[in-house]
Amino acid sequence: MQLEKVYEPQRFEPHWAQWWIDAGVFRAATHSKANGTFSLVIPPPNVTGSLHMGHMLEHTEIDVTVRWHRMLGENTLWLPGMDHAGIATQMVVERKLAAQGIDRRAIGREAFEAKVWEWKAESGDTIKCQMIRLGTSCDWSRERFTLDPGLSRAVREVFVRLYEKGLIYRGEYMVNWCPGCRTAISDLEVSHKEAPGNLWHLSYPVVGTDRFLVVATTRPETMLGDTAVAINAKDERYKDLHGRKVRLPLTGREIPIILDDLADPEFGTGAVKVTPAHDLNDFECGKRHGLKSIRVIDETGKLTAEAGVYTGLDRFEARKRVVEDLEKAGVLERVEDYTLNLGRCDRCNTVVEPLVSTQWFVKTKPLAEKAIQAVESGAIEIVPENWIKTYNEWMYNIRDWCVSRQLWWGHRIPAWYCDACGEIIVAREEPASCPKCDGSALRQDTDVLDTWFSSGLWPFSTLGWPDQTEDLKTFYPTSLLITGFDILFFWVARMIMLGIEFMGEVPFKQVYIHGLVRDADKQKMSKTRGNTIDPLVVTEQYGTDAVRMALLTAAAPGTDIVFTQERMESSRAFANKIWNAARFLFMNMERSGVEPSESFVLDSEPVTLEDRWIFSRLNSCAEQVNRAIAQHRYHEVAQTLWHFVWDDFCDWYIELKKLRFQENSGLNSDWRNILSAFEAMLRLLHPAMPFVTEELWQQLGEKSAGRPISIVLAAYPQYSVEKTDVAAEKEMETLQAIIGAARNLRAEMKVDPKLRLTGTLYSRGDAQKTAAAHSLAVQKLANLNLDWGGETAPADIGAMRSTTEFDLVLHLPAAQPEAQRGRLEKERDQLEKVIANSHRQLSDEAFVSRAPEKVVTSIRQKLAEYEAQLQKVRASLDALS
RNA sequence: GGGCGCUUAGCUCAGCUGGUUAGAGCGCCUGCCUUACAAGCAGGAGGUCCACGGUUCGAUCCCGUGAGCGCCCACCA
Repeated sequence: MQLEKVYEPQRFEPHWAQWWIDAGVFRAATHSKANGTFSLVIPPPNVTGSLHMGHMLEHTEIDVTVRWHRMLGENTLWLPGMDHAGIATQMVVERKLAAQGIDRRAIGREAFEAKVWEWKAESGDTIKCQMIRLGTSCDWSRERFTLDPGLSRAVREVFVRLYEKGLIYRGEYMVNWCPGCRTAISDLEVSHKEAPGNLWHLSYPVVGTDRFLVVATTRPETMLGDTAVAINAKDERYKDLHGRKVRLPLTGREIPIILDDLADPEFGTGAVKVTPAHDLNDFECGKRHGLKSIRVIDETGKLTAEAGVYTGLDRFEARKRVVEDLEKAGVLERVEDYTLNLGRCDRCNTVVEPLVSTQWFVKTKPLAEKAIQAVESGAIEIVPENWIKTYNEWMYNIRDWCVSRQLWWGHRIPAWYCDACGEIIVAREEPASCPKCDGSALRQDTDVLDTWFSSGLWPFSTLGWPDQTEDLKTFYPTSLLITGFDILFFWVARMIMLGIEFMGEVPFKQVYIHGLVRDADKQKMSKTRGNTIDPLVVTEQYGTDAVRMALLTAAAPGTDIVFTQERMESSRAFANKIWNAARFLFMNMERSGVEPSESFVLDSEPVTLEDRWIFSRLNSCAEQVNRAIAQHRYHEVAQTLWHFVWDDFCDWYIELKKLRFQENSGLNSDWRNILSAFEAMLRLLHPAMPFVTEELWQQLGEKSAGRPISIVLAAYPQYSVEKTDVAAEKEMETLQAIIGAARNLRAEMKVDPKLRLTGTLYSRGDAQKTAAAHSLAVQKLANLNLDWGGETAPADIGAMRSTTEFDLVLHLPAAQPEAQRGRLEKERDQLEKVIANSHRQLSDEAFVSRAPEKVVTSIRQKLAEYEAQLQKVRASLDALS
């Protein structure tokens, strides 16, 4: 049993990922809550998971919020994203098609799918989609390019039920239309950004007078579709224009002047043009006044036949032309610079066009009320809780959700239209004939649903709903959802609304919201910026465990995660450290003929100080880690583990054990304890670093009776009071302090590390006893032989370091007064500072009388210690001069 | 226009309910190729905790104001 000298995670990570899946540990783990271990955590192959890395996935765009921590709750289930894989696939396919010069929009749904399959057959290519292996919906190996049938069924079921309850309706409404994608998109998919623009002031002649009414607009081309001009009824300036009409320039149409609050007397000229077909406010105003709606821009962003001479022009070209013509006509009063908030499509960055069209909507108000209640009542706990405010803000101001999309890929809307009588049929299965007129010419709606509609069903659709399956009973509601704040509304809010609606119960009890992973310059990762990180590349480079650990250490709640190379490098060093600790153990086992399967005992009896100490430390490490996990303080988990592994286990415990091996190549008791501590450490580390811990854990011992087949299934270390060994920790602290003092002095005095020194230890407590008991440790770790003095060292003795417990004096081959003086003066200054500070506090009447006694006495105690130390330092300084 | 957050060592950040000589990683300096690990070991330097005011016996922490930075939401022409 030997490990390669070079740590190469790539050699065992894929193996373990595959093994876990093949062995079905995935399912087993899900159901093993009975023994109190965990519910589910398998890091998907090659995905670093652990935190929200959706932004980093160039290949797949799958949300891989993978749960790495497993012992969180009794009912924790976490599977990766579902039909996002489908959308991602579509995008990848589109990209590849585009490279072949094929525009999917030009060819229609059926032709598109056919093309995809033809292309796939030709290229023999596979789409990289890590989630496939875990049984999600998008699977290229299936015979058709289809969505998961179970999910499709759930989607249809939900749609039909909402429709029957009147919570889904089909209507004409103003939607955000993306002329680039040629589909409607939801409000959330529009991102607003400020952009420089103009405000054009146009003067419309008032019919039957010689007056003009000046309106201001940021989009002059829409004036072609104006059907009114609004003024405020209270606006004194326009009192005399009530009931009149204006003649619309360029078209010559006469349109009414209406009274509406849309017109704000404070803004601009107080008069506003009304274009019901191309602006939401105008649309609503139009409805109030029964105005006609004239569409002058079509789905492709070109001007319609209604636009007269401008027909067929692109909307931006049309704007130029309209402005020119308005100027020629002398109605362009003036132009001013104006910053406008331009909405663009999240996906393709095209300027969104508000367009009236017929779409399917979900009435969200009734759903939102229950969702608000769920958080308010504490049925769902959001962590950190400041997100509740954001959540409520959105829920209270929620608007109906446009769920139909004019895309090719997705769940098709289960609605059919009868050609004969126009009836709309919403049904679970394709109807044979129209229930109203019995006609058989039925067409299914070609629109598909918003991807978040099906994603919103995730907590129950994945569990077999609408069937009452065992899984559904066991895992609904789940205990925890971990996600990034960027999809709080998109996904979390909708899961809550739909979950409550269809299950009558919240979908999860806790939502932990973490920050976004940002690049080294703190920029949000996005494809348009080109600063995304491909997890497949970085995990290949540093190892999955290292990347996970790097993310964890950076994941303080409420803050974003900066993803830097340095952090990954140091995490890789950490993984390497663990690897080498194991290597050391295995080499020595070989040397001393220890068989792992024999010596591997779980609850061994500690014999030596270092064993008692490491077990005690391990115990408090388990306590801290478990607590930090419960509080979602993941960076603290990482930090605690790091400190334990590196400082306690490697730098002290192993160093001390080396001495045992030098003495006697290790007694059985040594081996039992080392291996026990190491094994427990691996289990503690496993959620953070699953691969390296599994690899080492497997190598550590043969499958013996009662031992699980995988570390994933082994119990997570827990704290217990009786495992705390205060005496051992105290003694070890003293030993560390003595060695530390000696090392410090040696370095300070520039003593050759190879030179064995002698020293004298003066002790006021157990320091001499401790040093005597562990003289070999002092000798080897500090290269020092000690003899014993009294309680306090005389002042005039050379190099000395003191604590409250002891004075350590080193006998140097040559006096080095200068080095000593510098050191002592510095120490003196420091002490004088803190002493002055303490004095100031203690002489303050108010402080002494009002501060808690505990605080006052502790300061008194410290002051005494400082003063004692200062005295020694001063005496030594005097002795020097 | 509303809302949220940040400002601590050269860099990236911790610091959970106010009291420690304010911490970590990286970087830097000094010395070590000590057969687990140079992706390492030992030691060290480095901070007016953004500014000003307030509350308090006591403020990096709580409150207010200001400065700088970032994010989210919003249909004002």
